[in-house]
Amino acid sequence: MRATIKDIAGVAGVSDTTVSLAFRENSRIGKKTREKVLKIASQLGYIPNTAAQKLRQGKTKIIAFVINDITNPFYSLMAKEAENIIEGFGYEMFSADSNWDPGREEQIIKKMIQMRVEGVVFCLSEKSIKGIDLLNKYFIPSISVDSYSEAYNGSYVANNFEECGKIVSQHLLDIGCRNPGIIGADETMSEFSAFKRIFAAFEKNFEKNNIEVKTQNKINAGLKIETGRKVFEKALKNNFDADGVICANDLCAMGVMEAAEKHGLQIGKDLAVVGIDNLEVSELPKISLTSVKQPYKEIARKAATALFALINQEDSKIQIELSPELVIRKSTSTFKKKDFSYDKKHYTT
Amino acid sequence: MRATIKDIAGVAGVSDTTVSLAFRENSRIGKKTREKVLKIASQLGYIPNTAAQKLRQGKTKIIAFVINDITNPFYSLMAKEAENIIEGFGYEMFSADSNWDPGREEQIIKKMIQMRVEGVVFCLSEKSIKGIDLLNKYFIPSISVDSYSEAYNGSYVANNFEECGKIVSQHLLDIGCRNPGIIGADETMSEFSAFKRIFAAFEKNFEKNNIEVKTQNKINAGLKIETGRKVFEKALKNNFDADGVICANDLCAMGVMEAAEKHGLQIGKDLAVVGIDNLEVSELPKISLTSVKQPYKEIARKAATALFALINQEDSKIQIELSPELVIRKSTSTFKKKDFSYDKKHYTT
DNA sequence: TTGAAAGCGCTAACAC
DNA sequence: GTGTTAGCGCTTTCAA
Repeated sequence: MRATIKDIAGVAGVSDTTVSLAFRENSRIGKKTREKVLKIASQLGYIPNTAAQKLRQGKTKIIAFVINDITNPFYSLMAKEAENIIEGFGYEMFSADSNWDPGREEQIIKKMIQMRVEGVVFCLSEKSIKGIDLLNKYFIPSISVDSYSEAYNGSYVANNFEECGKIVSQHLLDIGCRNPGIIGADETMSEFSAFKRIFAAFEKNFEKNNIEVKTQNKINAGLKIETGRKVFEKALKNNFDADGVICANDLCAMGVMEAAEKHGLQIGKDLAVVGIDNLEVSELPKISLTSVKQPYKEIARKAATALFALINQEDSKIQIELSPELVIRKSTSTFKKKDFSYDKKHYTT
Repeated sequence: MRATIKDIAGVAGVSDTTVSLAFRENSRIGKKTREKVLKIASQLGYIPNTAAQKLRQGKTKIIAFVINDITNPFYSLMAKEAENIIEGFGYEMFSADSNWDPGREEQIIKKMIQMRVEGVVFCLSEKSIKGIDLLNKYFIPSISVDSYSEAYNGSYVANNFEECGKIVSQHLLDIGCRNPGIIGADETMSEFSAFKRIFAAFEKNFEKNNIEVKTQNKINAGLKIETGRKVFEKALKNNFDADGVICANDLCAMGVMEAAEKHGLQIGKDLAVVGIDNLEVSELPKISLTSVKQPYKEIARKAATALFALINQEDSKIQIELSPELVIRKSTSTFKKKDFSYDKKHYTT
C-alpha cells in the first residue's frame, strides 16, 4: 500500500541499491539517475520506513528523556532545551513521564531499551534504582538532571542544592533573622534529595552562626498554595515563632504569606519569607516574593551535551553542579532587626 | 552483542518460532518449554527489538502528540492526560514540540509518518495546513485539540471559544459594565483562532445589548505580566476608558491590574478585570482574579478516545466542543453600577 | 557507476 | 506442540 524502495526501483528501472543511494548526498550515483529516482519517489509519495532503517543499521539515533512530571514547568523547560541540543546532534528525543512512580520508571526504561535508544537523560523519583541498574546492565550511556539520590554515583548535571540552602540562610542572617524556620514539602516529597539537601545546608549555615532551627519551626506543608496556607495557619496557632522561613517552593510560600498576614504578621517586617522557583508571578508587586532561581535551562543544555560526550566515549563520567541565584524582593527586604547585640558576639560569614 | 531470539533458541535447543511464541500468553507452546525458554531469556538479559517487531508486523502501536509549546502548562497537562488514555489502549505516545513554527510542524509530522505512527493528536500553529495535508495524504487518522483554524474541516475536540467570550461579556453586563474593553495577545498570537473567536463572541454579545466596544478600548498586549503592564500603562495615558475588560490570559490580566491600580483605578470597582486560564495563583486573595477555566483535561481525554474510534473506523469524523466555566472573584465582584437608566431601555439576556 | 545478494531480528503461514 | 520457510523495508558488502 505505501510505496517502498522496491516500488520506486521498479518504476525507475533501477535496483533497490541505486534508489537507496540516491537519497544520500555525495553517493556514487550518477546525476541523471538520482534526479530520475528522486522524481519518481516524490510522485509515489515515498517516505522511508524508520523501523527498517533502524533494524538494518543497528543505530537508532534516539535519546530518551525520562522525567517525573512533565506538567512541572521546570521539567518541561528542561525537556524543550534538551530536545533542541539533541536535534542539533542529529538525534531525536523521546520523552516519557513517570509520574513519580518507580514502577513506571522501570517500565519506561525497559521500553526505551527495547527501542534501542542510544542514551538517556533522566530525573528519577529516587525511590528505586532499578531503572539505573537496567541502563548500566545494557551499557546505555545516561545522565541525571536536576537532582540525584545519595546512592547515585553516575553522571549528572544538577542544581547545587547546598548552595541553595546556604544563600537563603545567609540572606536571612544578613537581614537580621535569628530564629529561622523551615516549611518543607509534604511527607512523600520531603524524602526527595533536593529538599533534604537544601534544608540541611540551610540549617548547617545557621548552626555555624550558633543559631538553631527549633523543632517546632520545622514543618511539612506541601508544594501548593493551599497546603502552604492550611498547614501554616495551623502552625501559627500552635507554637511556630520563626522570624524568617524558607519554603519548599514559591506556591507554598504564597500560601504561607497569606496565612501569616491573616494572623497579623507583616511580611518582610515581622516574618521574612523565601521561596524556591522564582515563578513569574512572584515578581508581582503584591506578592514580591524573594526566591531562588535555579538554572534549569543551562542544566538541560549541559546535560544533553555531556551525554554525547559519554556516547562518543570522549568522557566516562561527568558530574557538574550549577549554582542558583537569589532574587531579593520585598518579602525579605524590610526586616526589622530585633537583636543587634547578638551580632557582635556570634555573627560570622 | 545483545541477545536475540536466535541466541535463546540456540541455548534452549528449540526453534526461533518457539521462543517467539513463548513470550506470548496462551500460545500453543508447552508449559515446560515456555518455562525453559523464559528462564534462558532472562539469563541472557534478552530484551526484544522493537524495530524488528514493528517492521515485521507492519503495526507500530504508536500515537503522535504534536503540540505548539510543551512548556505551556495547559498543553503539558493535555499531553499527560492523552498519554494515560493512549496507554490504556495498549499504544505508546510520542510527543513533539513545534514551538509555533509551521516549518517544524511539517518536519515533525513527516518524521511521525516515517515512524509509521497510527494516529496523531495535534494542536497546530494555524499558520500552515501542510502538516494536515500530509496526514490526509497518507490516510493517517488525526484529531485536533484545543483550537483549530477556520479552514480546518477534520475531527477535533476543542474549547468552545464562543461560549467563552459570551460568558465573560454576559458577566460584565450583569455586574453593570457598559463600556467594555479587549486586551488581546500580541500581534503574532492575536491571529490565533482561539483569541479571534473569544473576542468576536465577546463583542457580539455586547452588540446584542446595543453596546459597542470602542476602537480605543481594543488593544494588543501579550501573554505575560510584563507586556500586560507596559501596554496597559501606555493605553491609560492615551484614551483607554473601559469599565470592564477581558484579557488574553491571567498573566496579562495581572499586569493590567497592576498598571490600573498604579493609575489610581480600583480593581473590581472602577475597572472589572477578567482573565483566561484560571491559574492557581489567580485565587490568591491579593490577586483574586475572575477567570475562565477551560476543560483541558477533558479535551485531551475525549480526543484520545475519539482518535481510537477513528483508527478503528467506528467513526469517520468527530467534532466536539466543550464549554468553559467562569470562576468569579473579587476583580469583578464589587463593581459599582454607573448607569442604571441604561438597563431599563436596552438590557437583554 | 550500477546491481546482486545477504541479512538486521522478528513473526506468521504452513507443514509435520 | 513444534519446526521450516519466507519476508517485513532497508542498507551494505562485494562483484561487475
